Amino acid sequence: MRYVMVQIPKSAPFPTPVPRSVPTSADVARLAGVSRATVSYVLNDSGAVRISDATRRRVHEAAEELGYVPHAAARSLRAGHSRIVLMPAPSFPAGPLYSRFIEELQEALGRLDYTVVQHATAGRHGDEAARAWAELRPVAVLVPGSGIGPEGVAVLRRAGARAVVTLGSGPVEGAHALLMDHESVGHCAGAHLHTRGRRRIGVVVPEDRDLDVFSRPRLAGVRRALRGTGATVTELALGYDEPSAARLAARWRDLGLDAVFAYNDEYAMLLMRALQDEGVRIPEETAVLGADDLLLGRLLRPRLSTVHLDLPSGRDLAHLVDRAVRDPGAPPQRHTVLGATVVPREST
Amino acid sequence: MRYVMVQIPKSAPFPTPVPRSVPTSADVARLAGVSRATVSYVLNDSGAVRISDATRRRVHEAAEELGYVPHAAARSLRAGHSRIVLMPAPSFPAGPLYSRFIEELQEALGRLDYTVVQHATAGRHGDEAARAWAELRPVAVLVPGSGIGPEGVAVLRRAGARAVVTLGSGPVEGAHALLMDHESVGHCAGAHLHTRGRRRIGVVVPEDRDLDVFSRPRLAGVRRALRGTGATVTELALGYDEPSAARLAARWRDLGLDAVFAYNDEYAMLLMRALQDEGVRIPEETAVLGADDLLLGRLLRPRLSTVHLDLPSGRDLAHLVDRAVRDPGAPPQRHTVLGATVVPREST
DNA sequence: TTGAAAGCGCTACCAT
DNA sequence: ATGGTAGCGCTTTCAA
Repeated sequence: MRYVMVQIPKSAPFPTPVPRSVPTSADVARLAGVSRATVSYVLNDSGAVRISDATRRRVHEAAEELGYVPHAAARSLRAGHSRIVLMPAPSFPAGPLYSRFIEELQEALGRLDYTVVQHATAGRHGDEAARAWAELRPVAVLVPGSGIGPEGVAVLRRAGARAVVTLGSGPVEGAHALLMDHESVGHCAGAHLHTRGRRRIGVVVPEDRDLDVFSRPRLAGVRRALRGTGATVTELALGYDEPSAARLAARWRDLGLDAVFAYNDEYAMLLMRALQDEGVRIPEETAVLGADDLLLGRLLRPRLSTVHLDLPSGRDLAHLVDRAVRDPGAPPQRHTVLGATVVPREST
Repeated sequence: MRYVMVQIPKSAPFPTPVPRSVPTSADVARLAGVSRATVSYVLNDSGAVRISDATRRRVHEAAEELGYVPHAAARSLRAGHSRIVLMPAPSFPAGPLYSRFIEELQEALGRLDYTVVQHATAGRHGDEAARAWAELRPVAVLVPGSGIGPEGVAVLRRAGARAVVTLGSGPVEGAHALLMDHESVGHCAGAHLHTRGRRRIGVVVPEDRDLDVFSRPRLAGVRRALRGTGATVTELALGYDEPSAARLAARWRDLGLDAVFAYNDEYAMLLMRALQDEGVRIPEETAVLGADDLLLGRLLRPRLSTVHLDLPSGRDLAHLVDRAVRDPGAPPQRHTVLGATVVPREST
């Protein structure tokens, strides 16, 4: 980290002197010459009570003058529930596709007036982490990957969470599940390569173990697609860097493969380039197939064939959460998402 | 969104019947046969008071049995302060570089025992948004881009925020600033292209106006680098899609440029491919320079030259925030980060 | 060593 | 139409 420090001129150490204490509704009441109850009624526009316009104005002015801002914690303590949706940080490095999905989801939840809290699950894991999450008394919890067990779900529900949704991992008792069907991605890929006449198929599995949640099911899916066809499936470890790709490419001819499903477009691009540098002709000698349908995949030559994933939109999931929150009695549901379709371009 | 619903068997609508109410410290006290005060002492391991081991054990057992989890809101209400670090969602589409930075930052803050709250700033903007943020009484606020003015900073400080840090935009009175010096990125790019003997230089400015915060300073930097050299600078609007790139490439020969700084690697890759499809030889006819030093830039042929950005690590910033929180009296500081260095490869 | 009680800021009853 | 007040769950004096 390189930086240059510049001292602010002494003349203005602070633009506004930091007030000793934060104004409360009592301060507003005092200034407006009314009771705290009245302040609350006015500021919350409570339909149940009628307040004269004169008083309303006085209260609003007082609030304005003091720069009053209600205290969310106090409010939700009193109310007995929060609008917090908790999302533990994913335990795997999020790709561009997943990042965008999360961003969309957050925005949509915000629009529904939820407060999204990203909780970094530093160190803790599993049901121990669930206890930390429960302290926030979230109204809903969205857990990516395999970050929670039945115990954890129970803890959260006991702490008042009206919906627990697991994202991507296998179903957990008591929780709603949004299953990402990565197995079918692999199946799709395997079937496509087989259709193209390929019989000796490599499958890239990232060395990053945190990606196992995705890569293992994809590999399994390829295996299933090819079972009984006489085609072979070879697992290929690959790190996300050029030397690793170069090493793999160097022994490519020995591997004798005629196709490879490269986990996703990024790994596919990396490997394809390494193979080309090694003189391997694509797709003639080896077909290369990615996944995620990134824009950049179209920029290589040959254009990268890919498996397009039909992720739910963030808005969809947000509404799903909202519905679950509104009807917490409903039995946990499992939604299997991820329509996978091959986008054949030039590399297969 | 395509999904298949599967009903959970009726026999187990819920693994554990949802208890009517969340256990409080009073429940624990009752079960352990002690007072609430004692429970608090035991569970917080308060050094100030000595509690007999027998009592300690009874309290712990009771807490365990009830599945007691303290209520964060109540605690921080009583304490008068929170450990919340608020981060409004960025108002611009975050690239891979920025996303990773944010993730790192969140993890580091979590490790320092802060709770990171991502607040989706749906609709609201500027000082109006600041009021919404202040409701959470965050101990620190990290605002990416130009999302806040002096008024907003004052509101947050009044609400008890001990540190307000702006990320990337110009300095705001009263707030610490982590200035991302995008102007120098442009300067660096301009200087490099000039050194390479280029004199008619195009600069890509993404059509996405949300990226103006970054793209405008970069453009200005190029202009500054080339001022007085007789070289020309041409602004080029470009959308992040292939048709847009193709349109720009189609009129390339008319533009008569011999170099282009393409905002970042992604736009550079997009444009470079379109130019090549148009028959423009790179770098002979036109040099192409990106920024961000993404791995994928190395996969094109020619390899993409780029401006490498020396971002601070998330850990660094987290510690900076922590220090500011611990010493809230200190005058706001401005840190200018982003060491920019050209990584010349084959495209320039 | 433990308990009683006050109070953080807010809202919703029940009076007036 | 407005005010008094109880109490959400927690910590922390002060007293015993």
